[in-house]
Amino acid sequence: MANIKDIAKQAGVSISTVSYALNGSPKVTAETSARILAIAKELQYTPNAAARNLKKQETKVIGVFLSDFNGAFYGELLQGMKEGLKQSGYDLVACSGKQSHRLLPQRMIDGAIVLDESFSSEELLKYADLGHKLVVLDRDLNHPNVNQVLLDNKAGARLAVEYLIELGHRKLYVVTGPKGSFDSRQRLQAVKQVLSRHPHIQYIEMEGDFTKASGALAGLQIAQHFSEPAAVFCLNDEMAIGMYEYLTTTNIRVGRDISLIGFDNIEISQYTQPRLATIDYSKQKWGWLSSEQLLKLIAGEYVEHERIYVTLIKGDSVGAALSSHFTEPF
Amino acid sequence: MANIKDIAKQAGVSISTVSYALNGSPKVTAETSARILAIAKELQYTPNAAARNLKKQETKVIGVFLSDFNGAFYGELLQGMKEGLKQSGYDLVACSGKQSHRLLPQRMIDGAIVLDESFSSEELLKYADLGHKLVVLDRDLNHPNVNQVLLDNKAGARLAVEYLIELGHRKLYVVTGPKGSFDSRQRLQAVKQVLSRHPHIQYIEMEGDFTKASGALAGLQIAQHFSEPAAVFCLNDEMAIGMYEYLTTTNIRVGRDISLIGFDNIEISQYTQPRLATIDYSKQKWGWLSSEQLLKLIAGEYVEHERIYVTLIKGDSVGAALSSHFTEPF
DNA sequence: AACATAAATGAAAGCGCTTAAAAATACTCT
DNA sequence: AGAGTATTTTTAAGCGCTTTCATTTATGTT
Repeated sequence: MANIKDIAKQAGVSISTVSYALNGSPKVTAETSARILAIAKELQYTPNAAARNLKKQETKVIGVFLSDFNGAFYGELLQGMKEGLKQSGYDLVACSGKQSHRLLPQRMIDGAIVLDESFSSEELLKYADLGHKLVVLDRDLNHPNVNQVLLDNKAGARLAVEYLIELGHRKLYVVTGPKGSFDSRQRLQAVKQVLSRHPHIQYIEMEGDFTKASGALAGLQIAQHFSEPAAVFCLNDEMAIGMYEYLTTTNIRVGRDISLIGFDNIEISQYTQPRLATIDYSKQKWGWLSSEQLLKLIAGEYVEHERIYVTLIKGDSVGAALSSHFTEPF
Repeated sequence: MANIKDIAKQAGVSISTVSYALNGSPKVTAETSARILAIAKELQYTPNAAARNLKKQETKVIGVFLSDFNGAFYGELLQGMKEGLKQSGYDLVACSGKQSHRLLPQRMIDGAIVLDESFSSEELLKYADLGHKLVVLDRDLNHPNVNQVLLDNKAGARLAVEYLIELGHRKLYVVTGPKGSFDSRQRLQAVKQVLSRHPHIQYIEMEGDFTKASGALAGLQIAQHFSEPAAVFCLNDEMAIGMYEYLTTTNIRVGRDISLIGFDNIEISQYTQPRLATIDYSKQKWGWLSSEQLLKLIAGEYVEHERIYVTLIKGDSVGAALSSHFTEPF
């Protein structure tokens, strides 16, 4: 593979002249430059990234740390991020798992967007202290080298619970995410806040882990002790779908006997029968804003933290709590 | 950030000794090694990837070129690939869009898995000629540096069409993928092959592009001239879902008036009402095999091309063609 | 023509690492 | 003890590039 030395030899100039020409420096004459460029093209020259990175101490690529690639969710997010990086000269690579933890310390990327709880906040702060630029999507971190673009989890949870209460529900199950999850904590906090203004509501908390399986399990437990109509707020759609699937195998009717609402508005949610009520937000915009923020951070510009707003999507998986509707015994 | 020079100074040895110790070479005494390692840990040393890559002319990372990140499809695939790379010492980065085309020539990756038609076969062969190792998932390429893991598209299409014919359908719409798509071409080829043995079947071909929108559009066109029960084979699920969605807004009943079958068994397909009939295969295994093949190729081992087998998933979106069932006029 | 000044090119160092080969040290054996 | 061998460490080159600084060449001024 050709390198600048080959080009220099063939053009009869020094390698520095080649380098200048290749980088469009005005130091070199238009004609020499043209000659060099022509030879470069002829030799199918492409710069060696490792050499350039080593010299310049930057890679022009930014990483996205994901906990996994499951679900259509990440696709939309990544698409948005790419949008935000257009014409910035930066490339984006997505990564998940143990390997992600190598990227920053080994300086394979110039910055990272983090949506992966396998990174402890201590680890991230350590990177930030070392000068790495980060945008976090799944926690609250205070550091000059870290910015955050967070979901308005609390508003979302509030919308969901208030919706259920307005419809007359007096018994509320909440299926949480894993203990460590920032989103789950925030959503749960908001739930309790709303509930504190409605002391007459019966509240049952169940622990889930944001997977379909845990939603199904919660559904099973609810079904076993089922006695009266109730509302269920699964703290994400994945679990809501799991519960929905389980419940369709029982004679409990979603939207009648059990009102079910999720959070995230993942693609599948619109296909359940009845449609799953949920909390929506633009994943595209989330990704777009994140990468934009990271670019600014790298450029040294001041950036304000951003927040992604949410909206309620009503769906027939939630119905009014009319006890008269529920007469037949189980 | 500490480098081997810092460690060398602190340990009172030369940088080569440090390098040897860090790489576990037997050339250096156990005690010196221990001392060096201790200092390295203390200084929080991590090797500089650019420097190592430059010297070793390899990066220990492999790339996956995707046309986009849409749908849950890619998630499963990537998960499978990661599985295949476990304990190989290789990392995996996913990439889509223009930027992907930089990775190989700039030697940022040691090899690539390609599922992206924005790469022309000429481009890929050029890379292969330059010594890059590739595994292609979306075309048929004959080159010692290229391996392929292909779906058994023909078997799948055959299963789908024969299923429809067996149920008595005599009118078949096929919605194709984009012209350039290898999968679409293969599937279509198999369709025609089956049809050549059933000359009495009325065949209408419509061009789609594998997107939901194009499926919906095809649905619209079919609905406009709807006169008698028919079967529709959308060459992927995405389009089938699009058509399904459109048809639910009409009074044409999927599974009765129109029998609909897709290909891919994407996650959503199991949630339509009635369930979409489709062709299934393990995305996980596809990914896993691909990365395994790439590793072998890089290691210089001989590898046989692999094939991913498919199965038919029946669903109520397909029904028997009983003309008596269709009596009311539209 | 002699000089100052500006423009174009080249020489050289160095980014952080690996590794072949040389040098230094330790260990055998007569 | 000293030659020979094995073990441990160091020297030094180089991967391909960027960039500072020195050098050469062209341009303008008197």
